[in-house]
Amino acid sequence: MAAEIESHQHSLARELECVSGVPIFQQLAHNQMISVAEVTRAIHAQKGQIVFRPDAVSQTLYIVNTGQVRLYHLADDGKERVLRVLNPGDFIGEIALFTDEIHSDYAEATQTTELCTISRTDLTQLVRRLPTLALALLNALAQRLKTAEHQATLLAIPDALPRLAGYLLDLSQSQATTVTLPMSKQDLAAYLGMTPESLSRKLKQLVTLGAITTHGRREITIVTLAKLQAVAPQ
Amino acid sequence: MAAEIESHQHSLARELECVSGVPIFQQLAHNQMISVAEVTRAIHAQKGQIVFRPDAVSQTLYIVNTGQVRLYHLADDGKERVLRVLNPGDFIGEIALFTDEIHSDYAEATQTTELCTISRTDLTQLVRRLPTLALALLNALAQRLKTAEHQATLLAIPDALPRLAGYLLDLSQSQATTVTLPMSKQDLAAYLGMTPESLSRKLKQLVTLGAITTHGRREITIVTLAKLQAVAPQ
DNA sequence: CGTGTTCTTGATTGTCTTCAAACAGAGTGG
DNA sequence: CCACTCTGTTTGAAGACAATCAAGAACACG
Repeated sequence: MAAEIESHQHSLARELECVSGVPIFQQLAHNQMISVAEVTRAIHAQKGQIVFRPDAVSQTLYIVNTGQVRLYHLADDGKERVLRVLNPGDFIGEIALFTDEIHSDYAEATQTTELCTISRTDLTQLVRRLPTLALALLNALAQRLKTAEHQATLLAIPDALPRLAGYLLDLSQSQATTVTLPMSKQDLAAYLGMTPESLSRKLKQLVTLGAITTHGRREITIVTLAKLQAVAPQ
Repeated sequence: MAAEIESHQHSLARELECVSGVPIFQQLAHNQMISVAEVTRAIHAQKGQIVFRPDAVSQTLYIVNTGQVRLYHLADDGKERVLRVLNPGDFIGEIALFTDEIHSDYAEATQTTELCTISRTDLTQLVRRLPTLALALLNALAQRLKTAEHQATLLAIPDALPRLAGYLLDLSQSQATTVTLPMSKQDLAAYLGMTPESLSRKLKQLVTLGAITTHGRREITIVTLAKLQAVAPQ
């Protein structure tokens, strides 16, 4: 966690590659994509680098092209609380974009990451000119909203076990597959509103119940979906 | 909780009044508002009436014009969990609008309520034609997203007191004013991820601390903002 | 192969939930 | 207008659950 990332020369080719790789731009025609690429700047961040920090008045949309970005909040006790993990195609900054607000969170690359950035004014222009982009953005925001509200519902559950089970079901999309946790267990614990110790114990409990098995540090296989659903809420 | 609401004849005047009263349409020019009003239908709901219920494939945007709508989810134990309370200007259905999904919640009028409804296809057309509307919608969704993510952060706090304090600060916008709770205390308890008993005790604790006073059933006055902030997170 | 971090395990304390009952307020009908 | 009822809220006591503190084990790193 150290040096700020630096932006690059505008080379269009790189930007076009960035734009074409991102879902929200996928529905655009080729010439429209070029319009977007013209106002896009690609930036790179190495593992551990901070993409942006609180109090910076960022009027920029950041879209993850490759790699991963961890969005977290620093509590007054010094503990980090992960808000969200951004994988390729995900974006941040939409709040700062449409509402005059400074963000209060840190964004840190967890690996070598490429991002596309578009300034507020440029994006506003684009949305005005490209209705398809407007709809794609609305779509993406609606999706995010749904996730966030679902997570709030999950977190309102007092007991840790159903909360965890519900999270795992979301992650696996209710399939009996193997899922990779998107963050470390201590981050996940904070994300789920519990301590790392509790998370460890609850996972163990699910293993004992025969609902899941764990492989390595971040792999979880859902063995019996029904058993997981039995402890999950709703 | 009973009879379904009925929609009305399309009379434009009524619809225009509905459209002009809603923030997301406020930035539109008059002729644009008329375009919106043409595809809007106003519906009314009496206190206790269900506006929509789960499993109904609703591809409709509902905007509250007057009154109030309570959005809640029915858990398998039969308990209602309030997701959100919609006041004039607020809207629901944006998820069903942009993503092919059926909603799983109930929407119930808590008082005599007028809503504007716009169908998915009509709204899509409007967004394509009116960039200003697209931006207004993006703005509103971004705002909602911010609220939802903030609430998720709040709910991840294990201790009930700071969770409640944080909620009250949000409600009062960090002002030492009198606030009216948007829902009953038992609903609020579920919303905050605790039992009604705990909420009652924690409120009492805040009163004892000299942070707040209560008046009647839904009125809370923040006496000493600093004391409330002291127990709040972040 | 060591070193640091992450994760797990154990014992204890504290807090919240649960269950039960009393109380208050709003609405209703006599 | 008052008694009555129903729902919502508060209070109390007991038990369950998760947080905390402390230490050890597993893993990733150089």
